[in-house]
Amino acid sequence: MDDKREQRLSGGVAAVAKAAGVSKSTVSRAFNLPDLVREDVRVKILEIAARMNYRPHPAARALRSQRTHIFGAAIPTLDYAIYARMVNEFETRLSSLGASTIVITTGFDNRDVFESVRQLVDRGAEALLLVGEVQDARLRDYLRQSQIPVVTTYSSPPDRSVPSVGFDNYMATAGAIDYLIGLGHREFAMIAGSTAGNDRQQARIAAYRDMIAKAGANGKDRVYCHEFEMRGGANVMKQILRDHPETTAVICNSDVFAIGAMSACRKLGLRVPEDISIVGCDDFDFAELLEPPLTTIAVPAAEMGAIAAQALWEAVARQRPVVAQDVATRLVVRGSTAPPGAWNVT
Amino acid sequence: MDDKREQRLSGGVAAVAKAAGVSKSTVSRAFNLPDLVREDVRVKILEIAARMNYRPHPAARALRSQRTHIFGAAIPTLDYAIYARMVNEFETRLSSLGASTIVITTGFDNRDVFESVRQLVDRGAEALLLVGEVQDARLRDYLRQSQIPVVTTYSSPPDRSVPSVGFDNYMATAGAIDYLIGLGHREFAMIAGSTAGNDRQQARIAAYRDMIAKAGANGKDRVYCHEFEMRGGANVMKQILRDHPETTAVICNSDVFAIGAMSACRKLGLRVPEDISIVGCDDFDFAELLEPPLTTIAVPAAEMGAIAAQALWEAVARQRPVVAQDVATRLVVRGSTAPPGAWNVT
DNA sequence: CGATTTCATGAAACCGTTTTCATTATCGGT
DNA sequence: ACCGATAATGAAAACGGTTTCATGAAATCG
Repeated sequence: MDDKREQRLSGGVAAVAKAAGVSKSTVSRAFNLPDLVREDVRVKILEIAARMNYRPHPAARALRSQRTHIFGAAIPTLDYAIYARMVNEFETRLSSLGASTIVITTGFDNRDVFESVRQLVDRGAEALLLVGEVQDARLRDYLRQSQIPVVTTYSSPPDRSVPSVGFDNYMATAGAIDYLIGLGHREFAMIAGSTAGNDRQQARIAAYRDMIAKAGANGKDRVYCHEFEMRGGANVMKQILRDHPETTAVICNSDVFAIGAMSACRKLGLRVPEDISIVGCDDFDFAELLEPPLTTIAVPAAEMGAIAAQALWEAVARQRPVVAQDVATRLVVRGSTAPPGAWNVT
Repeated sequence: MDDKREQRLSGGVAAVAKAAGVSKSTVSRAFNLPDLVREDVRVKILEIAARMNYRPHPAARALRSQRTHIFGAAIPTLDYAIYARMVNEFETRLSSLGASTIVITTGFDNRDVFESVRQLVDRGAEALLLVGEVQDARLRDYLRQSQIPVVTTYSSPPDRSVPSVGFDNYMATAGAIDYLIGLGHREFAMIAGSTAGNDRQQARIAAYRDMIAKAGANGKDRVYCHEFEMRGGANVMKQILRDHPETTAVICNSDVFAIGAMSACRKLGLRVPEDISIVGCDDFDFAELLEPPLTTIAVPAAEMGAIAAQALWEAVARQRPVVAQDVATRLVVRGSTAPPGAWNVT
């Protein structure tokens, strides 16, 4: 008993209050509402608190004030540069505002994020960053009724019931294909990620099929899905070249696929872009340093992280509602694309 | 007042207790110590709680139980694959154990991590993952007296007062140089990251200098520091070739530098590995798909994350002290290294 | 100069759980 | 059938702060 009281006193506000000859209230105010405390006593309190290494107990503070200063981010994986970069920016922004970020990885299938969101909220997250459209009806209901601020990223869902900071995957892919068609390509293929619970992949594949059909080009059904791995890109590329050697342009839904695909082409003695054009997606750092430099769709990962952080911050700190906001992708044309049969001119 | 009570009742344990016709204690036990509650009443409580969407308030729970289930990771940046991968694994492991991870990015200078650690602890982190040796004396004191479990990663500090799950940067680099010397190289250079508050870079540079000296080779002072960027690797490489065209082997302390360096060589018309050998560090996914495939020091990032998670978990869940444990790097020899003057034999 | 704010502070309530402690019912052993 | 051990439960304390509310002192005002 004595021990316990002793220990508590040595650590808590009470101890600081006692040492400073003031009440707990005043100590608390010295920290949280400094303007309400007379200058001299405030500095005294702060100094004593510092000397005693006093830090307010996070749970106690959170319980009473109902603020945790914790934001949550549920993303497919950190082991993928654009997500890591987005979270990096998200965390950096929030950190400079005095808040922290708790991250949870969910895999690429959005139908499983409900449990992850629950875990975030159970840890005290006050607002959430999600990736991709909310597909689980339970989750949508939960988000609506729990009133917790949310943004989704990386897509621009038609259903705007959940605010998003994303981009139009359909248009991004359509733009790239448009460019390839303009170059004269007629024989296409696509290397896509798994479509299960992944609206981004679904949108891109839809764009691919639509564009091919509209242009009367070939390859509408040459869509190869694979999980996001470089080896996968290489293997799928080999398969494409075996099944459809007539293919002259491959759209990769990730730079990770693209680098694998380029490697496979090299091994098979095909030249990029002379024999085959390859376009990636994401614009990883290494894209421009590859040989040849990769033509790719640049995705503003850091920008999305920054905007999401800002929006969620405003939502919790100033009660401002989160509004959907699209960001722009752009096709970065480098050396991995050229007109088909370009060996003639090179 | 009525409103308030109403609202609380509709959400809290009290409401569930009332609905189930039991006391708050029993509801709490049904969740946390199910064995102590008779089966039928337990299932009833759980069912009612589920129907009411009841979730225990995280802060209240944390306050009373003194467990947050939150772990902290302070890393230089997520925008760098090996750190992202380590955190990814760390988070995944902890998540499967029912715990969450809060991450904060600190930059590469370890002298600044004290504030970050403080932020993590102020958010309730029960244990910490750090990167690199703890250099700040205040931080070391703080860690010692606060009794919070910690592991450092990515280095193997001589001072074992803080447990580490890392590797010996000195030996790793020494091994790579040994290999190059064995190949017959005599003219070296190194592209390193900034040494400010970064013991890993310091150790690697020391290894470089020692090995060069011991072998009587040249280039002891050709250590070029730059922040970790691909462009940087390219620019520094150009500088090296300008200042010391006799250089035949370049040790890059990051694959990011290596890819930039290889790109620069290509632009300058130098062949890798015929004219110049390049070794990287990290073994990023893309290393083996580059042209030529990159010889590099493989760093077990995911493994460190996994071990760190396990160790910290045991520390908080089973009071087991965390013990230092080294992991192994290995030199992955691929195509970017060869004996000097290898054009003779190719 | 009295009335009225404003300022600075302390006492006590409160946040929403978990945990301790006491109590009652049940059970096995003899 | 009696007794000690065990199982199941509830009442109340505790966790460690912040916030409300009341109070006295100082400042402002007509």
